[in-house]
Amino acid sequence: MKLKDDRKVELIFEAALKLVAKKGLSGITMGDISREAGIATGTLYVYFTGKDELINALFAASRANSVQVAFRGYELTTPFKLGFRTVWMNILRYKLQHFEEVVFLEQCYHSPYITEETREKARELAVPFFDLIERGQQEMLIKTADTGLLLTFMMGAINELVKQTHYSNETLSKKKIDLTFDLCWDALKA
Amino acid sequence: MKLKDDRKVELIFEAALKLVAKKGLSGITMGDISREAGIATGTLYVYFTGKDELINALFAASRANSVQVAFRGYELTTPFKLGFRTVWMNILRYKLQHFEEVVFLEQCYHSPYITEETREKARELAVPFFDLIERGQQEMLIKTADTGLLLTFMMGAINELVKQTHYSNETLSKKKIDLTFDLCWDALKA
Amino acid sequence: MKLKDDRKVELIFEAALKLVAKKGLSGITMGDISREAGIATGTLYVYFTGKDELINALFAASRANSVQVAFRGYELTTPFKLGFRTVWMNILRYKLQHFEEVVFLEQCYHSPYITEETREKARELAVPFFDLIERGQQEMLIKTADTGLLLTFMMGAINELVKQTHYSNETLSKKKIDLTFDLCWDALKA
Amino acid sequence: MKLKDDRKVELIFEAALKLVAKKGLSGITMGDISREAGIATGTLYVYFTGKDELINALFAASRANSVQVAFRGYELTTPFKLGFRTVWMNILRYKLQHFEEVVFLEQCYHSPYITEETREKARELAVPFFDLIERGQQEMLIKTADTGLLLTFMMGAINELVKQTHYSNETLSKKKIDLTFDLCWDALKA
DNA sequence: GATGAATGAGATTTCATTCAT
DNA sequence: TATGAATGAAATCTCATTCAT
Repeated sequence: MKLKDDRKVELIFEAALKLVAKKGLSGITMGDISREAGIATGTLYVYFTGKDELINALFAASRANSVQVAFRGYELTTPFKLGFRTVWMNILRYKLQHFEEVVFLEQCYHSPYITEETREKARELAVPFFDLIERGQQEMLIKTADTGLLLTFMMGAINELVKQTHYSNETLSKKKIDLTFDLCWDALKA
Repeated sequence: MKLKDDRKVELIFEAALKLVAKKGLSGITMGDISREAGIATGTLYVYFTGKDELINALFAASRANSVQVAFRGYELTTPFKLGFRTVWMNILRYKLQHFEEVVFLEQCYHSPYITEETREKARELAVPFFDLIERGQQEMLIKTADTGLLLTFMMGAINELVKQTHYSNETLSKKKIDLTFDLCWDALKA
Repeated sequence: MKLKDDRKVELIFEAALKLVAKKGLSGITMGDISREAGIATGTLYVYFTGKDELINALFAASRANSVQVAFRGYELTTPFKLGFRTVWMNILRYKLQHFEEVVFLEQCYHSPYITEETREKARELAVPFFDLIERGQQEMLIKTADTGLLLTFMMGAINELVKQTHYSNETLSKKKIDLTFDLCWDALKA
Repeated sequence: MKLKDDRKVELIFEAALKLVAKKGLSGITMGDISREAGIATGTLYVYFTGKDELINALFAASRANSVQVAFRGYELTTPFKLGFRTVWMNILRYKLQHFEEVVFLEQCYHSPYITEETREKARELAVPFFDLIERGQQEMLIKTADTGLLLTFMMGAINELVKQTHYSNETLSKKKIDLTFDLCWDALKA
């Protein structure tokens, strides 16, 4: 008996991300995805009930991935700025390596594909980031402003750096990374 | 694009922006746009040769609008920080009032609809912003880093503030605006 | 301006009926219907929201047609048996001439296409037939049994005669018609 | 059709009948049938070469069943009306108990699934019924009309009674059965 | 034999565009 | 110019059938 292949979902996700980065969320078809993934169109419907579910699942997976990686090596015991820097770098590294996810997530925010349920789940994943900023505020190292605003600002900075890097086709120098971190830190620091 | 009825082009643009903000760039149809604009589908083709041209024209118009407004009240003779603040506020105000354009532009960046020609024209419009940052650098008030990076960072900050404001459904207080400007200034200042 | 053409619905219905008679309700496609009707497939969706609605509309129209014709020439003032015979003959004539509708209606009864709403409307159309049988019962000419049963029996008889005639490829002789009417009358008469 | 597991063919037939009664012949899929039967889709192809063969086999089996039961207790030596009544009741009882078969057979008549070969075999099974009517005609108890017509009429009457009973959700009273038999007898009797 | 994932042809439906009015 | 019905290519989705296990 043939078993449902978990690897196949990976293939489908990879194919979809690649295509969205290249052609945008509009203009991506189930046919494109299956072709890119090297499987039959009908097979997509073995794993997902339709295009909507596929996109939602990919959105959820993309969000989960980036969060999971963010706190690698972060300890509550390490001094705040160092820990913050670790998380910041984790996110930057991840987004540079998974640029397609960056693009995909951005395209999704205003897409009718993403259901409110999926959005809600995405928000829940952001809790650790709120905690991080709040720790900085308690330690009087971060400005006492709306946490969501500061967070959004930090993420925006990383996103823009990633996008700019990608489009300028240059590899990011250590110096430029440090500079951008300083930019971000100068902005947030109390 | 014929100029028989300029008001009609306005109607079409407004309709398209409204729909993209609501349903994303994928998932809007010529039928949707015409219905929203209160005209017949065929009429769209009187003003634009097709969907691609419509989107590109809207993209160009949206970019032009936001640039045009940015330097209102800005003089080379006023001290830099004041002038920078004026521009910053102009942009913020415009984007808050034209949130649909913010969304639309974001969706367009990775869309196959936008031609390289349109993109190039958009880049040209950014020249005054580069000049602004460079003036700040010459006056030793802004960090000496890649101008594009600093610019992208400043724009990203505004964008995120606008998006966050919009989704949280709250009106932006003077205090929060000032705080965000400080955030941005702290980040960029030398 | 092109106007929606009422004749086109006729064309579509005719095409659908023809195909159902030939190939059954299963195995009929929107493509088949449009080809048979001599229009583009997409045009079907100008007149009906989908296959379901098309079938339901056709069902309703078919039912309505046969009822409308049944009481032609029937007057409450004519003696019952004569009036009953008139109706009986009207139905027979109509069903012979519209065999495709007979087949279509039969196929529909157990189809998931027909909604409960459509069924309910169909039942309402049967009221005049109930009245007819009840008149016969009041005049002591028709057996005092469940009206629905008698009606169903009468209709069944006609249906079978029509089907048998059609499949035997013979034209129905006056003699055979009279005989079948007698069959039916003998069955129902008190 | 392999005979490895006769019970499985039963399961498949039962599942198919149930689904056709519920959703019509159009709109049942091999997947539906296998799910309803509690087996894998592929297994269907162990017992039948395809959907067509499955439907044809079920059609043949359904016809055979109802005929087989019809003449139970019928003897040429018993007086005609009594024998006729026995057969009539056998058929009625069987159809009431196997309503799903009634629906299925009706749906099949105009289906492209049923091959001419299957139809021919079905006709052959009807021979004993023709003999029955002809015996009645020879004994001058049944009208001298086209045998096929009389037969079709009698079957139609039973079918309609069965359908009406089923849809009205009532159990058939002895009185109503007797009445319907009288209806039928009055119709056919010389 | 039994399974159910995989297939791809074909069905339904959508939608940018055309065209008769 | 303005209209919106008509078009048909292309998208989404279904499903009978195959095939590796």
